[in-house]
Amino acid sequence: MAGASSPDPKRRNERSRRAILEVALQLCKERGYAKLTIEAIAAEAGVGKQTIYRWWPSKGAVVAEAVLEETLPRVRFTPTGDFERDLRLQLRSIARVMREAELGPRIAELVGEAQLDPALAERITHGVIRPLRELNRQHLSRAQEAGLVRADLDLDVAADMLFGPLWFRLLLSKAPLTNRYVDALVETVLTALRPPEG
Amino acid sequence: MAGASSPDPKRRNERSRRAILEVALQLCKERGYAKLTIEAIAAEAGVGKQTIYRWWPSKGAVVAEAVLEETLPRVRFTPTGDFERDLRLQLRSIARVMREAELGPRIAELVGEAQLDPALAERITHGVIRPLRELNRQHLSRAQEAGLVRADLDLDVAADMLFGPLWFRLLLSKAPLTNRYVDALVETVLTALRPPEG
Amino acid sequence: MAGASSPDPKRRNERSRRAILEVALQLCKERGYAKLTIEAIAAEAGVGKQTIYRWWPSKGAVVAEAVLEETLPRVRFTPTGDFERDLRLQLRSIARVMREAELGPRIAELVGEAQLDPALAERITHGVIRPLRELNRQHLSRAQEAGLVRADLDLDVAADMLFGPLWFRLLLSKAPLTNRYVDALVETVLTALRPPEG
Amino acid sequence: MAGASSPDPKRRNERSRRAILEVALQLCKERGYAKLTIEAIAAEAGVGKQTIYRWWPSKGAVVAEAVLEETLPRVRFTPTGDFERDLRLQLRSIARVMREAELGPRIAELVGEAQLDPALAERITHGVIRPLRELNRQHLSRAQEAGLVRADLDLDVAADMLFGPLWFRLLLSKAPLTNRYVDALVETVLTALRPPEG
DNA sequence: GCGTAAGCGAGACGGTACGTCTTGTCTTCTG
DNA sequence: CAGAAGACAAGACGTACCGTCTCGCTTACGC
Repeated sequence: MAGASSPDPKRRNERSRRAILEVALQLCKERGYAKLTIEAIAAEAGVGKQTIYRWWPSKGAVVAEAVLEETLPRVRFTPTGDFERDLRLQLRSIARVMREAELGPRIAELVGEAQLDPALAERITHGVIRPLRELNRQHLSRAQEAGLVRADLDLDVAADMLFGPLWFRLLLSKAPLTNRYVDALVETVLTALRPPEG
Repeated sequence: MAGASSPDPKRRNERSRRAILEVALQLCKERGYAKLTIEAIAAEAGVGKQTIYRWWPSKGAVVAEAVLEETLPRVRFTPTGDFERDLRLQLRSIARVMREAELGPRIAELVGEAQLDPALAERITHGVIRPLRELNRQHLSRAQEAGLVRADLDLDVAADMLFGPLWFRLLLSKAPLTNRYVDALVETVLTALRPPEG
Repeated sequence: MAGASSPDPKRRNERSRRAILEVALQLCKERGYAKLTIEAIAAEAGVGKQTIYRWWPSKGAVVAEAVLEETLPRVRFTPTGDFERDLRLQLRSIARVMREAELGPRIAELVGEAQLDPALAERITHGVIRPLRELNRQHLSRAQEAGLVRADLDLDVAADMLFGPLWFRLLLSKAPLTNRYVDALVETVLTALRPPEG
Repeated sequence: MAGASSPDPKRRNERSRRAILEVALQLCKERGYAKLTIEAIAAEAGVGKQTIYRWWPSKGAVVAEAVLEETLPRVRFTPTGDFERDLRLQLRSIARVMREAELGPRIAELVGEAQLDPALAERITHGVIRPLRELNRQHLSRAQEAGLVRADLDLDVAADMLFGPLWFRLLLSKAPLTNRYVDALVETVLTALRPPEG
């Protein structure tokens, strides 16, 4: 009944963990996600392959952790209280990361891999998508309570209208994610959000 | 000096082509794109591996062709002339395909693979994304000329607001793409598109 | 600079030693020498791997010690003084161990491993082969002095003629080592050993 | 019922086969059997690992084939008709191979490995031991019919007395296999074989 | 209508990377 | 503070597919 008792995190070697994540990110930036191999990460990091397999279920999981560790701190922003301005700033901070030459493609590749690996999808959904959506939802919700957004608005739809276009451009149309574009997007969405009169 | 003269399409065996595409789609539905191999397609289709490599550059290209052949006819619709209704119908027809149990995941997987394979990305962009976008753009453009849409609207932004959310749900949030949702989305977007008065 | 000062035998934990040897022998009998691992011995004996590596240089050394401890007492016999009968009894006692279902294969495997591991070969040669040969040599030597064996006999050749066939059957021809066979062997060898007349 | 259809020997690449056997023997001589790996053979022979696994079940099988191919022709001899002389020559030719610096240890290692690998044991028994024994048996049998060997002699015992000592020295006592020794052995055994009067 | 050049099914080939296994060392925690 | 527990670096294992190649066989032109 016991089963494949998982390893003890307390005994984990932090040096190895850091080396693996750094090398993974480094190699991924150099040669792209598809040409990255666990063998290469292990060799370059001076680490046994088993040490990687012990702590991560897949290549995607390693890279996801590495990318998230670099990315997440950069999409956090402190709201000023000005609803419309905050919305603009939040989307801008996300777009800024997405259009970065080394990070954007990595994120796209990870989302791509996630389509082929349910476990990775879970990880990404919970690690990035949900948190950002939740943040945005609270933001909209508060604005709605304050009467800055029409009361009959479906917040899910609204949030999708804001985030969807960013991901669409990153993953599919590959069109540039300039601040100009983000501002136009936010402005147009706001047109639909604002209460009928005022 | 010339180089790897490509094969003669006239002498191509149509039976083999059909068998490959059908088996590819079949196996892809059964075990998912990631666990599909060219070896398996060849074996199952009773075809030499070389015959696949002769006509397609990659696994993704085979599946893309198979999926597009099944999908494209289903997202075509004949406009009725009623701008808002047509918009709704177009998005609905796309959402219908996306939420199909066997097709939606295949499309998501292909878009995923495309993130890791530039050639496939090209193929998909040109085979699906661009055509649909172009269709939509003409639609919006005509409506704008007819004064049904505000003159200062950025049509790129508008199109992204319509398609982005669909792809976002298919690829990232995995939230359901019901007709209800599509209608709410279209309605909200229209709010932002309609001219100031009216 | 000194080097890997070896551990102090006085502080050795006898309980661990016994557990290791017993488990090694046990597992070796169950799954065969080739599928025996040091990890398994340690785990099964409730002992740290280091404790094994501290006291034995290799898997073979552990098993050799375990097997010898069980085997050696069983091939000792007390001479009766009757030269020919003693010879027969000595070979019989060796054959008896060799044909035991659980022990014979273990001995064969150890001798096999010894071909690939010089240190183990040393150990086995000194722990088994030499002692038995020496015993036999003295036996023959005494018989020679007593005129029971022709004076011009090369005792090395004679000993090889007695032991060689046993090992040959155990290791190579795998033919059965019955008492009948041993008796025939001894009788034939004796024909060559006896002095020309009478 | 079908099962893992084995590969077609007709399509086998002889160049690869030769390269593998030569490299295997070469590396085995350089570093010894234990430190030989299939990876190294494949790399050195410029061959895919799968090509080795396709045609041989194990490292031992490769080396066995390589060694046998080199060894077998060297232990064949054409009988002169002189029974005792032929016996001597046969054993000498075997001993000559066994004491060769590069071949003897290889044979010992293979016999060692065979103790741990039943399939290899089969192969060796059938490829070497049996043929040599059979040859010898016929020889003895003919001599027996000609009255050169006592009629009541057990030929199995006699053969073991001839071969056993050679293997014993190769595998266990590691004592030298000089022609001098072989002659003494044959002479002593003959003493036991010759008919009572003569 | 006949040869010759292609496409074809089949599958062996040289490779790469996989994920697992075992070794022998090193580290940490515990009795 | 000895030893069990077990994480670690290293690297071989045997497997799965990759994309290329070489076989005969079968089309289907083009002379």
